[in-house]
Amino acid sequence: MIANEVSLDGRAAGLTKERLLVVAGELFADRGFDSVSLRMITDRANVNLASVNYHFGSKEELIGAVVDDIVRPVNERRLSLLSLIDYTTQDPIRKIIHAFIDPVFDLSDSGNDDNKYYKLISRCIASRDERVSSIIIKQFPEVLAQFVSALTKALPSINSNSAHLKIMFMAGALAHSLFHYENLLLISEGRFDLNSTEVLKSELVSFLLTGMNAS
Amino acid sequence: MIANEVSLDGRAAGLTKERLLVVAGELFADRGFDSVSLRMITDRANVNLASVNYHFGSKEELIGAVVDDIVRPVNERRLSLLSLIDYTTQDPIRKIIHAFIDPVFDLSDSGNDDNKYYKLISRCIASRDERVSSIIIKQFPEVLAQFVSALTKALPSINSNSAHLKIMFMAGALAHSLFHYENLLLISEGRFDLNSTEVLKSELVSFLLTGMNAS
DNA sequence: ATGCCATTCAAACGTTTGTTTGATTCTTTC
DNA sequence: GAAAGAATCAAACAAACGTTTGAATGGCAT
Repeated sequence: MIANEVSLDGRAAGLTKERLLVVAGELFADRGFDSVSLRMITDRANVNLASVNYHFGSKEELIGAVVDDIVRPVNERRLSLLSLIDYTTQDPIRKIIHAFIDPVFDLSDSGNDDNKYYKLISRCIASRDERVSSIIIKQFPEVLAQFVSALTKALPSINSNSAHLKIMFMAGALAHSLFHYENLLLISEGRFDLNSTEVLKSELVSFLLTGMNAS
Repeated sequence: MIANEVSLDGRAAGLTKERLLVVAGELFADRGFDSVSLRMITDRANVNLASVNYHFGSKEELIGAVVDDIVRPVNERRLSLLSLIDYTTQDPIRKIIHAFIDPVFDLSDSGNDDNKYYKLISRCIASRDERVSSIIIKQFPEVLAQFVSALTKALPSINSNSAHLKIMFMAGALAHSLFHYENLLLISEGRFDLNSTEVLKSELVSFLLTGMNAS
């Protein structure tokens, strides 16, 4: 049986695996998946190198676990929020947009503006890496289909091509702005007063809201 | 003096360097910068492994050359188009949008829909890789500033934060939709009749056009 | 023809990579 | 407390990587 209690040095069994997931997520968020070696991860996590292969089997499966851990809850929450929408009430498009982006913005790193989850999820969304997209591709078609369907309910005159593309535009604007949010702050050198992502979010919503209604 | 004529085996001096740039661009577009080894490049280009370091100095400088070769002309064309805009005429915002996206769509791979330039430029736009962003970061602040300025001229009531963010949203929507255009076609399994990127482009323009006017 | 220089080439270099091994330590169970 | 299983550990593995080397090749000027 797997040990679940705290051991002598204060480390609980199962904690190593958890710690690997956390540290790997931090490093992957900052440097990408290829540039981070297992030794960087295990050193920072203070665990043995071999523990990666022991707990996950391979680096690829570790990447998969990290990606799945962040992508799956987001997509589940998206579909959950989407299912709650009442299309007879006002402004269903706004609710669709919030259903798509809120689960991402809600990935809070305890109020830290240097949010590793933002970087990681936007890296996942925008990734074309086979190891990442193989996971995304399992979930996203369903998400895409549901949002296209929702958009069609809210805008009966929209055609399928247009709906698909608009969801992609939304995903792109979301991922890109989150991903380069830090750079934007750096480039502006203070001229830019975005103290929190709240400003980003509200600007994004109003941008998308009008965009979705485009003919 | 550097040989410029055709040698016995039909290879001109300077052709090796050019061939490396072309082949590296193809592979980088498909697999990213890390996953592509110098041996993959030199094998496919039918040149010697050492020629990369001979002609470029290092892999990093090869990446830099490939990225610069595609990013620089795009940004120069953007600024060129932007400078031609007459803000007293109708629909300057549409012209701003075209100035931003047309140089990307115009990166033609001889009508091939599997356009390596699309993949490569969108990979560059969305990249957070140090080796890529170090090049992007040299050019993009100027481009961003010019487009923010243009947007302010066209929409005097817009504030700086909003303008900056809207340019980022545009860049994200452009890069993401181009990058995942193939996937979109695959996912739809024929239900989707986007025979060319023309449909994508026109949908993107109308989406951005209304988004830019968002309050 | 000869010397010069740019280029190409096969081979090897040292590092780093992900992975595996076999022993050891700790925890749980009887 | 002893056996069993789970987890950790240092060490080594083979493979792949970017890079360097020194000789060979080819074209060009004198």
